[in-house]
Amino acid sequence: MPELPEVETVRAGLANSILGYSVQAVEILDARSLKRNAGGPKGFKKEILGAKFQQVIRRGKFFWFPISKERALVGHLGMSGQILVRKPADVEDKCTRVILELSRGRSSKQVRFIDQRLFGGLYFDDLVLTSDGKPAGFGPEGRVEPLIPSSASHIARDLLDPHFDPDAVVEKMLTRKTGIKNVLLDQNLMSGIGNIYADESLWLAKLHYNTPAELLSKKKALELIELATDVLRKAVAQGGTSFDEQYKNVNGESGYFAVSLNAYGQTDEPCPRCGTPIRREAWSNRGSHFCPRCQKLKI
DNA sequence: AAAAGTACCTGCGCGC
DNA sequence: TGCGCGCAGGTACTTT
Repeated sequence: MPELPEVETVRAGLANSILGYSVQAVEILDARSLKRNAGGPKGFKKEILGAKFQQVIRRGKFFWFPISKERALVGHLGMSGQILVRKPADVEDKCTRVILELSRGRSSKQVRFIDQRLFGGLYFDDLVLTSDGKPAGFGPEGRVEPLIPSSASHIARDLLDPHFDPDAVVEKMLTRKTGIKNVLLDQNLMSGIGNIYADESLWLAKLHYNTPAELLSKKKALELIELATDVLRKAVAQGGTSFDEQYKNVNGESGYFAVSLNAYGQTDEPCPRCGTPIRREAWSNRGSHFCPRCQKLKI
């Protein structure tokens, strides 16, 4: 479920369903999903037993549960991760890697970490002070402390963060010589955007993905940030983008933003603005989708 | 600092 | 039906 809207959908789902629950048992079906845990699977088991979930916070595509003042359980979905909240008796889900058995009073639930490609994972990490001393991320269920997992401390604030500073980010964008899409995807500059929402934002801004960032005017760069923010916000409202069996919310339901996509995954479909067929070009080991007429490369 | 390339993985759908 | 190929919402690490 990987970009900000999909991760936020998961975060909100977890906030709704498992706060107040504690971990009674853990089943590790594939230890590779815990490879970022410094103490290995054994240490993970030890640390998670008895842990109580009281808040879930997200920055960009990272989310975490503070477990104490110093430690958090961190999750990242990578390219194909999912979190499903199930009842213990529910049928098993394909590609399940880790199962947490939870209880609160008499109520029992399972958190299933599912991940086809194993690029995601769960792990414990130390909480460190945010570099700006402001709340670490998004978690509206409680006061968010200025404490962030050390492994995510290099991740910039995302576009939906109340402390995101568009002017400061634009300033940095305009010093970059690389293509604008690389800049949108740079999680150290602004976080939350991935391949879908980068292509969608560039389509909205009528920019070619390889336009050198430094050639944009300040006004155009700011407009791009605003369009990207808008697209993320709308996608969150729709529960994210789902194309297939992956990318569901914690109840296993699809999001509805796919119907609003203008460029991503629309190869050979008419551009909703001008009717020219959308083109897909190989780019950076993946693809870029754009309208060859609306999004010309002007250097 | 920044940019570019590579590594990490599995499984699905497609054409033959 | 089976096989090989291309494809996939990401990040971290290395090298220049």
